[in-house]
Amino acid sequence: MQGPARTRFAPSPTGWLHIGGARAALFSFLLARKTGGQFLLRIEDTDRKRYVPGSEEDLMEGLRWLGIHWDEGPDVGGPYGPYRQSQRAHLYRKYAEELVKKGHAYYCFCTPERLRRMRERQRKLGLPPRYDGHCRRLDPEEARKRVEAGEPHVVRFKAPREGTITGHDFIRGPITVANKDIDDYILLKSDGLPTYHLAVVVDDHLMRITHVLRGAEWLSTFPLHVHLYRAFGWEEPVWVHLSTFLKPSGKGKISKRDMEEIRKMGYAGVFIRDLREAGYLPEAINNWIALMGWSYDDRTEFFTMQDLIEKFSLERLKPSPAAVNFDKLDHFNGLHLRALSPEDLARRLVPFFHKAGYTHVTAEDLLPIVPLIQTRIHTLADAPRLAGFFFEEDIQHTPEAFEEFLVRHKKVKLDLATAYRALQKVYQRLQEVDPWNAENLEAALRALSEELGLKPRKLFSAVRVAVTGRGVSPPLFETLALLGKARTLRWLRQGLEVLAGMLASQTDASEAAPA
RNA sequence: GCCCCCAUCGUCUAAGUGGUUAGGACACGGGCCUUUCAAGCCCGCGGUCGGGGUUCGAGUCCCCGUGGGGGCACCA
Repeated sequence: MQGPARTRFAPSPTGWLHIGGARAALFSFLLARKTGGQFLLRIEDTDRKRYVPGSEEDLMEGLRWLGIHWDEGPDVGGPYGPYRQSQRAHLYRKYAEELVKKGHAYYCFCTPERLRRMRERQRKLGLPPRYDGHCRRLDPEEARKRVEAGEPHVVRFKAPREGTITGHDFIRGPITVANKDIDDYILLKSDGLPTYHLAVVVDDHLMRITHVLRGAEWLSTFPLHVHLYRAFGWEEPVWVHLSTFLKPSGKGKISKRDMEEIRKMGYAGVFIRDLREAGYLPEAINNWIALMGWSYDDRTEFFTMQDLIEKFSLERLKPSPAAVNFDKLDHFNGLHLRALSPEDLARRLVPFFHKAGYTHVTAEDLLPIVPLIQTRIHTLADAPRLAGFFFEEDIQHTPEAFEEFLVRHKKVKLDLATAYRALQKVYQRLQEVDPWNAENLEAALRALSEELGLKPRKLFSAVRVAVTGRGVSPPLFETLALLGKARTLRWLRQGLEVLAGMLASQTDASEAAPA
């Protein structure tokens, strides 16, 4: 369809990797892979004030975990490095000066204080905040001398005052802006480092980027970037501005303040590290974010990374903003969880059991349990809650469990005395089961249910609560089989004791009442 | 205040260049299956923001409203 694309993800190390960045990286990666091109990672760290220690590692770790691998980057190098802008500082001044020489930029000596006052005045007058062109009028020769004399300065873009500029966004088509609405943006700061506008243009050109995929928040300065390409006389990349992510309500972009609210709704959040810790699979996250702002057809929704590489295309990108739907992430997580092989799932579960306190559990230990829980967990983190008791020697039986799941349960409604009698029979019968496996256990208990005239649901519920101490568990017979005969009988005995205690106090109470 | 972008069920979306009863998914409601909980299957609910045009015909093209989003830093 097209030649190899060179794409990049160019985050600034000012925070953790979130779903917005991950999607931009994913789409860039997919395009490169699909076309047989390269995907690269470039760190845009020209603002030392906002640098967040650890964020660069988080960005890389998150991408790697998602399976978004770069061919060139700060860690692996490449033919167009370095890939960290702070290490390319020397380059940008040269290009800024080239623009000054060509008459597309100029030196500005205005102090931050003067600029602040200027903006304040403009705001009071209801004017748009814009550089007033004070230094634009300076004689170039004189300005150069002041710079050479060491006077603090910045380099500003000399935006045309007349006419319009039209940039072409791949998704939206032509975007036209009046030049008078474009500010004389600073390109090179007084510390000698470039602003985003200069750095991104210079680096994308030097690194031979063919397609720029970035967030729609860049749409407003997009015409400036087009101007810069033209001023340099460089060929523009294909511009693709990805739709923004809105918070679940659809009202506004997700900000840090909204994170608390999202967590309160029971969701893990928008940072990749948090989603990972909450037990979401990278497959599910990729699938989920890929479908925000992009679609394949009118029905296909399940995609592996391989599928995405084959099927992704820029043509099917959408310009409209998308509200994130965390329920749908849960859905995709379930889908991908169930698509995993038991071995794979067991392996991925290990760290979650360790974190839950089952520190010696191995993938081999988990393997027989996996089939019992694979359709029952939404996230990896759900598993220890559901199946942790397989690794306990003893458990806690509570009267409340019997009350809630036997006595009060709408579909069970089993009184304690009946349950007690039945469970004593169960105990006897289980002793005879040999070999101890799910089939034999089921046969024995079904036969008993028949003999006792107790509906399977009632008897099995009683067994479930009495053995496991809980009303919800993996399938009963498989669970007992895995627990083993000794543990099953021991726990059942403990359950019977609790039940006996409940019956005793019930009798006391009924005797006390009439007196 | 100024500039730019966007607009199909509550949410994510499909309906290549205007042409059947606007399709799918999540969520929600109901049912089936069933030893609990899930998973799975079936059914249902629900939408083209409003108004003007163009056209035999508009979700699709144009204009105006309205709504939403983004931006207006020596931040990215």
